[in-house]
Amino acid sequence: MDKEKTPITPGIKLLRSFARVNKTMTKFVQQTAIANGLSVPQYTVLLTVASEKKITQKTVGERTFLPKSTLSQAVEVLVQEGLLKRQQVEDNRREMQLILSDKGLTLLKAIHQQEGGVHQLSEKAVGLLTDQQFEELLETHRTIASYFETQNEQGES
Amino acid sequence: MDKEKTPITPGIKLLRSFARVNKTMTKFVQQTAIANGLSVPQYTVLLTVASEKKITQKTVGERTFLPKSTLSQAVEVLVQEGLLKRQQVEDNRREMQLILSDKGLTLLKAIHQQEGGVHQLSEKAVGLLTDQQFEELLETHRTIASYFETQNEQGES
DNA sequence: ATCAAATAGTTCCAAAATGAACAGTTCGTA
DNA sequence: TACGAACTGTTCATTTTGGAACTATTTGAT
Repeated sequence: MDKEKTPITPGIKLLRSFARVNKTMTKFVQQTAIANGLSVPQYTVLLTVASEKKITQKTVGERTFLPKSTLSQAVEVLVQEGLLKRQQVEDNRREMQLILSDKGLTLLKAIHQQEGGVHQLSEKAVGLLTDQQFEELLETHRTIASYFETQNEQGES
Repeated sequence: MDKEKTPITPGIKLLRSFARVNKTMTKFVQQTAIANGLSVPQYTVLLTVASEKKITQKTVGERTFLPKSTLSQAVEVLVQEGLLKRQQVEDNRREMQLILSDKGLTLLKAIHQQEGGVHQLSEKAVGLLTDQQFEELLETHRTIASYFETQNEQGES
């Protein structure tokens, strides 16, 4: 007894592989965020809003997969600090429109230029790959993510 | 003003791609863990110990990238619940040897067979890929992770 | 027009995660 | 052999996280 080794299956390898990349990348995301006075969710939200002129909080939620409560609080702080502007959608008083303020844009640009920040590092990381490798990576990730996502509504009675 | 869209660079695509896969996978890891009365770190530790007959806590730390404190507490609970045995290394009273107990092994086997658990799902996810795709994924991940890891000791004066 | 169900977002709070300080051990070297 | 530095693991305090209940609004069916 106590002698058996559980074999390392491909599935476990997959999990570990993602875990490794993620731990190391997350570390830098965190560093970058903190260095600029932001939490990780805050930084994530800022990045997401930046890529669209206007975007509803709902959409940000869908893109970032942040839980509603986390998202709501992150937005709140960002608004208070003047990095984001919040305005009601024209004909829908339920949804919130989020817009990057000038201050937010400035901050984000600064972050992108920081030596050793995630942004720079991840650009360089992509540079290590051939175009084909990069495309295949994204494609494979899509396959895997989609698969897991379809498993969501399973198992409810 | 407020009109500019920040372009989505390859680096950001990379980050997002990993974020998406991770959020969806993590969700299932969490579900599986909770369904079996474990926290995510606890489940992670259990899996890691299971793949070696004996392993030091230090090594588990290196493999899982869990912070020391998190690891220590996770191990503590697992030991209390009798899933893991802890014993001092022969000639080193500092390091801790961790061993999966029979009870732990039993639990882990049960988890592996659970329909809809991460284990099953990730095996199936791998099944969606060709062998070549899978190998290339792991290889690319290694490239990226190694790159980030080398960036660790940078920036200290 | 009314009312129930769905939806967007907020608030609150308990659980989880982690950094930092600490205790004990080992190692190197003088 | 003695002492400082490095190392392994624990403890404690704090922050972060995210589920659940709630409010307000919208939608849809009757």
